[in-house]
Amino acid sequence: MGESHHDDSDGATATEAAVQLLRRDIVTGALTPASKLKIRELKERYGIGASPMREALAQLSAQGLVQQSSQKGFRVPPLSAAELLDITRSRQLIEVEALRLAITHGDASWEDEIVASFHLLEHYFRRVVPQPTSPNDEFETRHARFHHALIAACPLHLVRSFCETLYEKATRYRLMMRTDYGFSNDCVIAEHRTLMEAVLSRDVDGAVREHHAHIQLTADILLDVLAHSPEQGDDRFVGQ
Amino acid sequence: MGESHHDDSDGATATEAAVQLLRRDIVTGALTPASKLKIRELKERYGIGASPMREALAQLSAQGLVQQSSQKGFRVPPLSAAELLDITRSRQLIEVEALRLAITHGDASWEDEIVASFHLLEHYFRRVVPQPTSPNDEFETRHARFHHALIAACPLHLVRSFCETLYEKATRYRLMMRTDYGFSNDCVIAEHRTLMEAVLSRDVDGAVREHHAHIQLTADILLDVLAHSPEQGDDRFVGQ
DNA sequence: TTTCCCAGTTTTGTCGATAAAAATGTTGCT
DNA sequence: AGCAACATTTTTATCGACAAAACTGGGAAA
Repeated sequence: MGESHHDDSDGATATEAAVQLLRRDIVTGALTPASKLKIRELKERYGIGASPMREALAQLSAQGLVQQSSQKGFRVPPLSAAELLDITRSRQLIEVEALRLAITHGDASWEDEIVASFHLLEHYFRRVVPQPTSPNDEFETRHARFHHALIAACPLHLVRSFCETLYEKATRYRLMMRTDYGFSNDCVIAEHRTLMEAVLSRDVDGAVREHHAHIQLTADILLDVLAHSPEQGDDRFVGQ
Repeated sequence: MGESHHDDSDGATATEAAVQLLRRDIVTGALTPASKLKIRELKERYGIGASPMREALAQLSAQGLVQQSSQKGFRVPPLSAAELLDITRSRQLIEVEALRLAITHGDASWEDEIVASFHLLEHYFRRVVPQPTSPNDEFETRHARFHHALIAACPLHLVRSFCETLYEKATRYRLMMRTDYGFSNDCVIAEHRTLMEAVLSRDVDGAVREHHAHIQLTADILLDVLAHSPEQGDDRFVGQ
């Protein structure tokens, strides 16, 4: 089961370290979805004091990555088909607009980063084929970098950061799939390549259509997985 | 000259109270834009301990209503024309989509709340005409309620909550205008009435156009005010 | 058996104190 | 004067301890 027990690895303050570790473990699923987050346990899990722990939890709860009820502490937000649908539709609405703006505003360096991150994504499969899931997940890093690069040229900072939030929430669901599926490598690359080509050729409508479809596809797969695995949450009161 | 010094008025925990009070004072401008937020001062200002104060600050900083630098504490985010433009464009992109969805999904009770909140907004001027700015600002409450009602029927929870965040950020700038302008009452009502009528008649394109223009108009006025008042921030290092 | 109430335990939320870091002010040197 | 090193004060970030609230389990009453 899950075990970490790092102590240091602090860039600066203990709170920041706690935020990073917590975020990682929640997005990854190392902390199971509907479970309770008792500060005592987290405290000894990460070797960080209670105060920075609470501060980190407060920060993440404001960001929607942790739930907080008034005098009943914190818990990992449960996964639900309803939320996944909300996330998916929101991304299809917003991220697509961000992409549109990025395409019309993007310069050469924007294109370069897209190409570079794509090749990193592509090369991941050539080297590390057999491993289905590595814990620190290099693949996720590269995938995130590619999707980040796409909308990096969107001039609206707030919209971009909202997209990042949505992407992170979607990642929680996506990582869930990893155990069940081996995620057919070639297919994934093809998907992303056509998307990239549409973007680089400044074909706005094509890129938008492609991006919309890309989000829809992964969502469909995930919804299917969700439907067949109603077991979630280890603690009582799973309901949202 | 800010003064509050409430002690209780807590719905539940001290942190929640701190969040509410801080949020109010930042949005209102009671805490001046680029100023530093020393916990000592806040602590005695609100009569709340340091720990809940830090927790509240962390929460708000995750929401973008407070800035935090690693070992240099917290401060109120500065106001800038650049950010106002970002907020405006983002609202014109997102909030308009939310409105579109609300119009196609809204039911009778949605319409009712729009009508009700509009009349409350309208009646505000009939009763409380002369006061230019009341501190707790009943007007803001009603205005917020109306704009909230418009998109309340948007089925995408995440998009809606993002709109609320944007609205709140915009409010910071809007409240700034209150001192300089007397904001011509009749004109404001007319604006909102035509918007409401377009929405209620399910004229999607008309409502969208109206809403877009509404946001643009207030932004234009505010940008003008901003240009003529470069003085902001009482503490050193105003730069963004 | 079911329900309700009451101890005991765990957990949460808050306070005060403290070390580390930053900001400030002061002195001495070129 | 201008600048640099140092001493002092302020502020931040963190820890440990404690009261209040929530949860748990066992027994008494219906």
